Amino acid sequence: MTSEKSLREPEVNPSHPPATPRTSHPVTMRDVAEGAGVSVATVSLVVNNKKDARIGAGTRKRVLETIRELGYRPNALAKNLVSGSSRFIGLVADAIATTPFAGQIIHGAQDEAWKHGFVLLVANTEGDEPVEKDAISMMLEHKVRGILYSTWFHRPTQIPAALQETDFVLVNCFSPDSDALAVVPDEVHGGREATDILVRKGHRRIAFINATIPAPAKDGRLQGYREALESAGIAFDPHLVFDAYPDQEGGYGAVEELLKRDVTAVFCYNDRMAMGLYDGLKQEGLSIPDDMAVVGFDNQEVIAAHMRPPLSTVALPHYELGAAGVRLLLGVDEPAGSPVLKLECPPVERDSVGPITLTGSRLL
Amino acid sequence: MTSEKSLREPEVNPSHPPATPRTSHPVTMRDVAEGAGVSVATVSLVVNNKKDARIGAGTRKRVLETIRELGYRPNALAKNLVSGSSRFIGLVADAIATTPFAGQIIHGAQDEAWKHGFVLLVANTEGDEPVEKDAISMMLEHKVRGILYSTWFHRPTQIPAALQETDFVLVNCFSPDSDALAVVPDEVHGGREATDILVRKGHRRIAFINATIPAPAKDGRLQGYREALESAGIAFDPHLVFDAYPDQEGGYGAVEELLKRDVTAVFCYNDRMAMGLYDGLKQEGLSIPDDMAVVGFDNQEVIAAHMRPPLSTVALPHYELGAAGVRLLLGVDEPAGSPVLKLECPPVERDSVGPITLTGSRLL
DNA sequence: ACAATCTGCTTAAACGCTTGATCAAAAGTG
DNA sequence: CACTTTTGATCAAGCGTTTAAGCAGATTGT
Repeated sequence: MTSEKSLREPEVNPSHPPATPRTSHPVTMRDVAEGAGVSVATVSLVVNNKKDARIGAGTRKRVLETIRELGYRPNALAKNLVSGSSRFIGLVADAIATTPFAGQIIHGAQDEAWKHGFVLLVANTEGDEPVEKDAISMMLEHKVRGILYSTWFHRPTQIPAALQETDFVLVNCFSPDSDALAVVPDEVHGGREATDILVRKGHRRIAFINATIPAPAKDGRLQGYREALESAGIAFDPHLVFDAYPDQEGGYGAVEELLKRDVTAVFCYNDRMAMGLYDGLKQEGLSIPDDMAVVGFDNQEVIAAHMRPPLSTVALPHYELGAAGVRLLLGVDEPAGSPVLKLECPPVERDSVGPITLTGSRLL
Repeated sequence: MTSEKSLREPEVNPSHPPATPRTSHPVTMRDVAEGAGVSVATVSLVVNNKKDARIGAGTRKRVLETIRELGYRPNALAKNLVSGSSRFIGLVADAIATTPFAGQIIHGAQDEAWKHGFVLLVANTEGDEPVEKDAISMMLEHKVRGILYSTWFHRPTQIPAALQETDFVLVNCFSPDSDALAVVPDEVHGGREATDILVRKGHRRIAFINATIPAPAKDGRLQGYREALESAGIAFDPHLVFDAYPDQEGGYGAVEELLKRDVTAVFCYNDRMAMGLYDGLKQEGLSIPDDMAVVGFDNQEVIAAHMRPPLSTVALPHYELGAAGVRLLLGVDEPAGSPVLKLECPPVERDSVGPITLTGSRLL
């Protein structure tokens, strides 16, 4: 750019007229080296701040200055080539758009990856097998450090063959017949927390509307519900547990059954169900939480906190799932005991169970 | 580091293909060349299926076979280094987790990028300036083909300086004082569509609950509302337009005002508002759509289709936003006229406006 | 004072791949 | 049969870095 520079160096490469509108000439390390009157090795040492490199203060300053002047950026591609492996972590998701959940996983993974100097390569497969295969291939070709294989709801899964070619961690899913590293929500714990919210409010007849579709969540939350009841000295009554499709319609449809049960509180399999339940209860002229306390599951953003009254629920640790997945992958966290790491589902108490009591002491 | 793997296999003899190709990491082109008894150049030509390369049928087959046997995968890093630019497209998002919307943008961008042989490099900044700067730097260092800079709600934005170093497209946002390429939803069109749904049902007194916060959507949807009324020969009545905070509470709180207006239909700024409005209306003992027809905006997944009754709304074209962004970036779509491409917001009619009439003809 | 050490920097060999330039042999020409 | 062309494959020069090894000159130690 400076007159001196243009005299010393033609700078224009006639063989490659820029086809793209506004792309500038690639400034390489060699350009910096020439500009600063040193070798590329020196520039490299300065750029990477090599600890055991012996660089004179003057030279270092001169190099740094030249870098700034020329607007040099290291070429990560070249860097990776030399080092043999990149700073990429692949994230294969089966549903990015279908649900807000995936976003949270991405977010957590991204933050954690970033923290360790890694970058996320994201592929959305929408459950399509060939797409998934291509996605994994592409990641392997880019020599990713490893792959996070995530599903949008907690479930068992098959491990795609190609995954085995690199390090990987299952996120929000697990492989029943393999000792693959995995990180999933602790459904049992979540079910207990949800139930405990109601127990703490003094409820004794607590219904559980479970999902109709089989899933770890279905079994886990039920078990958590039972454990919580047992801890509270409440006898488990199978008649207080029934199934519905886990969405608003399911929750709405469950109202009739629910009202036959003579209960004072319900724990819904998820927030969407609770949403439908609200509608049903209100239509019956019942008040939440006075006539019926309600607890959901998922802490679904945009919904739970803004229902009327705001819904008590249990949060799925999606962000943490992503972050823990990365930590597991990088070996920052060592899997203790089981290869399947279970993350807690923190309870979120809101008005749907009555005025929040800060005493919070276990009743009875 | 892969301590486990490097310990398990010292691998000192690179000249012979290992018995287990899966466990050994570095299968390079050279290995294939040696295995097939040809030069790396030949392998390269076969792998890339170079059109004008003259390769004997026998050799080609032999190479392909060796590739399969050895489980060779091309090293994209090296490939990119040679070609000078990578097959990456960067996507910088200001909110991945906060909203389901971002997921749709990612999905669209990813699908379209994939279609052209590109891969998405995703960075979530959560609106943090330094993070954003780092993210863009990282992408530039990886020599991305270009960057999609996206925001989770449609708004004007400043263009980060570093963006100018490469090709970029603004997605769901625009720069008022620059001619940067951008793709955004057509809010006016959306407002018109939303209002038209109600007009078509024969409503004449249609309220519009706008947002309190300034945004292109606020102005655009209002204008669309007015245009639709005008087309239908309905006089615009400023008293039928009022503001509320664009969430459930806002919608709920607007009911009182709304009922003073003697209207038969409402167009809500967004679905969340409509959700609150539902609660308020039901509480007043009013029926939707009989006493009041309701239309929302956003077609927010998980909500709109499952409200009671299902909410008529207008969809924000997030998926298309992402896809169009990529097309614009790659020059597949040429910007016609304005550098800001506006995408249509398709109406989604559901029961909240009364039984769906397939006649659909403009009333009067 | 002479070797040993330290300093500051350079050389050069990779890393895995692409590609224009070559080249030997086979196949067409006339 | 002496050529030109075609075919099938190799050579070798990079792409932008990193890094072990090397090498002068200055600074020690004894």
